[in-house]
Amino acid sequence: MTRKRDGETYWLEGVGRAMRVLECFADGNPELRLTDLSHRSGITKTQALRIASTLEAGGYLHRDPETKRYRLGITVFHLGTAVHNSMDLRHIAHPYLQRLVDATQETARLIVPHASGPVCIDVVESQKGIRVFAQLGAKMPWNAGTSPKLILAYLPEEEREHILTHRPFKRYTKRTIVDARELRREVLSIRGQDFYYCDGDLDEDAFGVSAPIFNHAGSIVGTVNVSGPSSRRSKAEVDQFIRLVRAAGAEISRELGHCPAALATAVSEHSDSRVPARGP
Amino acid sequence: MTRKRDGETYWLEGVGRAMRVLECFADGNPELRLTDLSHRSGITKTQALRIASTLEAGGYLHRDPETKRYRLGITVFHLGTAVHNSMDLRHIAHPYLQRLVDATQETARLIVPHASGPVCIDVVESQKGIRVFAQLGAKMPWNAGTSPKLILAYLPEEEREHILTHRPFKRYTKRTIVDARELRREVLSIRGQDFYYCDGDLDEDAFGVSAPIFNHAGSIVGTVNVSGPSSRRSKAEVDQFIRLVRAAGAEISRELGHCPAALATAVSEHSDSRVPARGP
DNA sequence: TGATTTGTTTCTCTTGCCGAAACTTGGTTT
DNA sequence: AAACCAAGTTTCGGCAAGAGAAACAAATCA
Repeated sequence: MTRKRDGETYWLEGVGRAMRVLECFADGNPELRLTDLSHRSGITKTQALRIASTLEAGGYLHRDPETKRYRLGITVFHLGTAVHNSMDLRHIAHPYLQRLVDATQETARLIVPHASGPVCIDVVESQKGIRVFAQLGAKMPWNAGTSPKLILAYLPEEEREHILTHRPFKRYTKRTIVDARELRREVLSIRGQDFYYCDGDLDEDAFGVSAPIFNHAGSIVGTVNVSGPSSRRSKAEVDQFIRLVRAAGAEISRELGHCPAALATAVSEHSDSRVPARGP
Repeated sequence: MTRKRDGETYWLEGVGRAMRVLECFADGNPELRLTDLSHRSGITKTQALRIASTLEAGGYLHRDPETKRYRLGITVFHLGTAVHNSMDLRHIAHPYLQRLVDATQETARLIVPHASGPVCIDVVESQKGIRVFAQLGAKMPWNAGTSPKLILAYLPEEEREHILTHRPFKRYTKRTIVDARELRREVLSIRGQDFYYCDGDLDEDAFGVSAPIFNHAGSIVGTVNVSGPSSRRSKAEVDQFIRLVRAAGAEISRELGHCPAALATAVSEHSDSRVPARGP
């Protein structure tokens, strides 16, 4: 009988496997052999072949007839752009990103929470020669960077704990927090703040400022972020960035129907609440 | 026993169904209800729910808890950008598109063949106020526009016939070819040419010029296209466009390892060949 | 040439899946 | 507020779609 995964939602094993195969390509592997697919997805070679063949027939994968290697197919690209065009948040936020770049001359990003790590869904790049490398569609770790930690701060208790306990954390720089307990402490201390500033924890020479974006229900749906090379970071500039990014976050949230007062409410709904550090 | 679809490749029904569900969102439907998914994909509601739930758990779909409507999820976006970044053809062709736009002041596109219609995988837009609407990732019909017909011309006999016979063709303007026989005639007359010019068959007020892109093996892998509003079309301009687009197509092909002489060969390998209308 | 790795097929067993129909929920009509 | 309708969800038993071990084939290496 068709079962439910941990009694919550329906889960079809076959479809799940197909998704696992596709995701083999997610972390920077443009080309993979059948054996790689099998290894990475933990699926038997036999079955990996059948899944890959099916996906290929649907245009989700492309196999080079010569080398026998697989790549993601045009259909995935096509669907990807379809998402891109249908994202409300992106439409609303884009002009704000543009304005942030105009005002700061640094790169601005829009980042949304996602099960396996926050994903960057929009970028407006700085025009300066030295700038942070911001890749559209890139997935971030949970333990480094301003946006991931800010998102963690506002995620519901349960989800946050799930992430904090179920992950091994990677070190990126000497300032990266890799200990789950320390990360929890840091993250909880952010709650209630409408911005977060951090320097050199994901990239040795970069700093960033993020502000949360809330929807009408007061849940966090993303963050706006501005980041740049540490070399251009002066006290005055950072203060200005914080002011601008906070404002952008608040504005975007407002456009999404978020009532500012709900921030305090959203926080206090949870157990270990603290009064917001700053009002609006 | 696991069967093969028409004896050719493996085909897993479950995976196929999941793909069908995802593709419901392909043609401009950002939001769909369970019932819509069921109807559009021809899958029972029961099963559509189970597939959609599974896809949702994997981040391939997102369901608004309020409205119960589905949207494509972040994972699809993430994978989409991964394809985008790994496309060799795109990397090679992009600078040529840019140069075409600089020289012509009109919009340039890179289009690749795909089972259910050519897809635009790169665009450099004209900066003029009046310009063609070119959507990245958009799928085109087979019977209208310069690129689709040019691709048809160079596709292997079998594939071309499959497309020509298995489709009902839609009319876009009064000049659109909707009759399969007429389309075959037109398309065969293009074979051997290294460009194709057309005016007002997809969009009443737009014209376009496309040139084929061949790979090292002499198969068509895409087209370069420049298109603009008919109002700006003068004889001299069209001639210039043709010259530029032809050159770009040839150059990109060369970078892909295509040996120009192979063009004549590729054509004459097939039955009803004709000598190329123009040499290089 | 033999050894090793990668890709493909075969075959058998069964578990994951399928669909009809019943049930629930929320909104609209009378 | 009862009756209605449409959308979503759950249940259930039967069975065929699919899983995997192992044999086979085809490259690649040494």
